[in-house]
Amino acid sequence: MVENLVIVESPAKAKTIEKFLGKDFQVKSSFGHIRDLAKKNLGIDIEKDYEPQYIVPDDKKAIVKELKKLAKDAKIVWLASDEDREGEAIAWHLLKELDLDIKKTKRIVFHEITKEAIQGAIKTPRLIDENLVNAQQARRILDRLVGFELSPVLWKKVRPSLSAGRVQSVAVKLLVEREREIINFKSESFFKITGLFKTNKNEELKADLSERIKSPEKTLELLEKCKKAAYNITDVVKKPGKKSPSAPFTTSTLQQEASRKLGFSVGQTMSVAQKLYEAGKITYMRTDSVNLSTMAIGAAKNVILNEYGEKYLKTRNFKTKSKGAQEAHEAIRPTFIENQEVSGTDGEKRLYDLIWKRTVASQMSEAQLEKTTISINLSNDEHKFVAVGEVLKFDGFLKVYLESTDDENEEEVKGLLPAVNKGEDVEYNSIGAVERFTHHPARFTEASLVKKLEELGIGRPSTYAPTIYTIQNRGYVIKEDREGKDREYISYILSNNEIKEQKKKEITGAEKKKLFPTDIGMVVTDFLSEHFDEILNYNFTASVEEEFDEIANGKLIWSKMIDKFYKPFHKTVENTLETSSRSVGERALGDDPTSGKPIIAKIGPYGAMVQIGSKDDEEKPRFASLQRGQHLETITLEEALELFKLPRDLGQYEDKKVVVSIGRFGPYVRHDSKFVSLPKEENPYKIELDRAIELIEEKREKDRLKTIKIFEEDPEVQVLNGRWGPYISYNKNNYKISKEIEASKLTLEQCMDIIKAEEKTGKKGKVKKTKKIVAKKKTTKK
DNA sequence: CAGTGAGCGAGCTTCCGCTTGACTT
Repeated sequence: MVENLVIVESPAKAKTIEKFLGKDFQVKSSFGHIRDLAKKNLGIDIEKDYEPQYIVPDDKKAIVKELKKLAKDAKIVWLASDEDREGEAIAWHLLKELDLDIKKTKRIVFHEITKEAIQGAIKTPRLIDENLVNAQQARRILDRLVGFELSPVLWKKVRPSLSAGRVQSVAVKLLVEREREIINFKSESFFKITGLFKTNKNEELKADLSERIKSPEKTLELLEKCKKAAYNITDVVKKPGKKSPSAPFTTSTLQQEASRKLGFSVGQTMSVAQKLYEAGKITYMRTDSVNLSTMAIGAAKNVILNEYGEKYLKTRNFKTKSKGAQEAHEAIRPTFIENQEVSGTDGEKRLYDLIWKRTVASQMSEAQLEKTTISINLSNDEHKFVAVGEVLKFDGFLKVYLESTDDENEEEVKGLLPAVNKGEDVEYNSIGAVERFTHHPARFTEASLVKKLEELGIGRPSTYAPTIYTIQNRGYVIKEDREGKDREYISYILSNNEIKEQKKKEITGAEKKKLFPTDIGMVVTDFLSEHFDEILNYNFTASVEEEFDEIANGKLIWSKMIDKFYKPFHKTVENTLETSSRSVGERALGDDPTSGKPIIAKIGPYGAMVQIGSKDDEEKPRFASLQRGQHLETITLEEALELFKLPRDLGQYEDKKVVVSIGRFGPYVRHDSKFVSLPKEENPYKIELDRAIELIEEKREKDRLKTIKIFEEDPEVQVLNGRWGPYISYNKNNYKISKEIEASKLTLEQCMDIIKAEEKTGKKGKVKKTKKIVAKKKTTKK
C-alpha cells in the first residue's frame, strides 16, 4: 500500500512526476474531466436554480472505479490538476465523485514539471477554491444552455442534425462575413512602374516609382516624359534597424507556423505534438502561455553559448498578450533543449525542429539591419523613383529561425544596393510599367482562423482543432483548393527611347487549402444573426468571461449570472420557434423567359437548388440541383436556366430512349431503366448519343465481369467483384469475404454461413457506429 | 459497390473543455 496518491490530468505527466516523488507517492491520472452534465433534459434543473446533474460518462467509469479504490487505501490524496478554471473543477469533481474525506485531501498546483517545483507544491497545499469551481460550472452550464437550446431551433427551422454554439457559430460567422467581403470586393487596377538605372560605375540600380498610377493614359504620359528626362540622385539615407525574435510557441502559434512552414492542418499538428509529448520530447502542447521555466532558459543559454557564442545570447521573459489566457502550463518547448534533433517519423522530426528553433531563437539577440533608401528625381516631373535596400549587419536570432507571415503578396527580397553618392547622375536602362490589381482580403486557412479566434478570446487551446473539425463536419465549411482564373493585363516597356506595349496573361485567385463557407453555413449564420444577435456577437464570449471572473473573485453568484442570461435567451428561443418561418436562404433570380414564372434559388432537402414556379401552382414546379462550384449567394439567372436544360433526350438505342440528367450522385445516362454514371470529363449538357452508347456498353461489360457467381437455388445470393475485392450480396446487404477464401469456389451453404456469422458480430459491435448511416439510408431510400 | 430525388411514417440529432486511445474506410 502506498501512503500518498497524487492525481494529475495527463498520464504522461503522471509518469514524469512519479519519478520525482519517490516510493511513498503513487501518481495517477484522471484523463481530464471525470464527470459531465447528463445529456438527458439538458442535464440542468432550471426550476431548482439551474442545479447541474452530473454523471460519469461510460468511458470514464473504469478510471473512476480505479481511483476510488486507490483513494480509499491512501492516507493522503493530493489533487494536482492544472491551476486554472477547468483544473480546479476537475479537482472538485474528484473530491465529490471519489467521495474523498476532506481531512485527508489536499489541493496542490505547480507551473513547471521539475523536482523543485513539485516538492515545493507538496509543502504548500491549499483548499479547493469553490469560487473558481463555480466560475467553471457557470461556463459549462452556459455553453450547454446555448448549445442545447439553439441547435433544436435549427433542426426545426433549417435542417435536422445541425448545431450551434458559443464558439462554433462565431467561427462560421467569421468565414461567412469574410466571404461576403470577398464577393463584394471590386478590384481596381493601377500601374506599378519600375526603373532599372545605370550608375556611373556601370552598376545596376532598381527603383520603384513612389506612387501608383491609375490610368494607362497617365502612365504613358509619364513614360514619354521619362524618355527625355535626366535622372539625379537627390538623397541617400541610411538607417539602422532591428528585428526581435518571437515568443516561444503556444498551441495557437504552433498551429499557425506548422501550417505555413510544414503545410500541416491544425489537427495534424496536434496529433504529431501529442506523440512528441507522450515520448517525453516536448512539454505540454495545449497551452496559452509563452512563459519558459528558469530551468529551460538556463538550458537554452548553454546551447546558445556552446553553439553560437556570447554575442548571440540575450535571454528574456515573454508576456502573454492573448485575451483570457489562463497560463496553467509553460510554453511549448523541447523537454531537453540540448537535443537539437529527435528520432521518430518525418513529421515528428520536422515539428520538433520547428519547436527547437523557435525556443532557442527566443533567447537570442536581435538581428541588426541597415536600411538604405535612395531617391532618384526626374528633371521634368514631380514623381520620383525610390530604391530600398536592407542589409543584415548582424544576424542574431535569424541564424536559427525566422517566423513566416500569412501575407500572400510575395514581397520582393530587398537586398544590397550599389554604393552611390548624393548628387550623382544616373541613366535609365529600361523603365517598365505593369498593370497590377488590388487584392481582396485573404480567405482564412485553418490556422489563420485559429489565430483570429484566439484574438477574440473565443475557444481554448484544447478546442481549436476540434472546433475547426466540427464546423467542417457539420457541413458549414469546406476546406478546398480552387482554381484561379485567367486575367489579362497590360505592360509597357521603355527602352532605347521606344515604348512597347504588351498584353499579357496571368492566373489569379487560385486558393489552396482555404476554408470556404457552404450555402448551409451562410443560411445558418444569417438565421442565427437575425434571431440571436447577442450570441453571434464577437464580444459575447469576452463579456461572459468578465462575469466568470467576477464569480471566481466571489463578487457574483453563478446562478444569478446564468439566470440573467437565460431568462431573456429562453424567451427568444420560444419566440423564434413560434413566429419565424423556415429559413432556406431563398433568393429570387428573375423570371423564366419561356413560362414567365419566377425562378428562385434555395436550400432543398438535398442541398442547394433552383426552382421554377411554386408548390401552389397548378403545374408542379421544376427543380435542379446546383453544380459544384455554384453557390446560392452568387448564382445568376442565366446559370439557373442552363441547369434546367436537363434532362436531355439524346435519342434511341435498341429501341429505347437514352436520357441524360443529373441525380444526387452526379450526372448520369439512363437507358432501359438502367443508370450509368458519367465520368468527370464528360459534360451532361454537351454529351451526344454516340458517346452515351459507348458508356452504356462499357457499363454492361463491367457488370459482366462483376458477377463471379449466382446460385440458381437462390438468385438473391450473389458473389460479386467489387472495388475492395469479392463480396457477397444478399437481400440488398453486402458481406465481405475473408482473404483466405477463394470466392469462385464458394457454395451456397458457405455463403449463408458467412452471412449469418457477420450478422451476429455486426449487430453487437456495429450498431452504435453505423446508427447514423443506417438512419440516413432509411430516409433517403423512401 | 450501389444508389439517381425534391417534406405524412419513428426517432434521432446538439454544446464546450479537460484528457487519451480504439476503431475502420
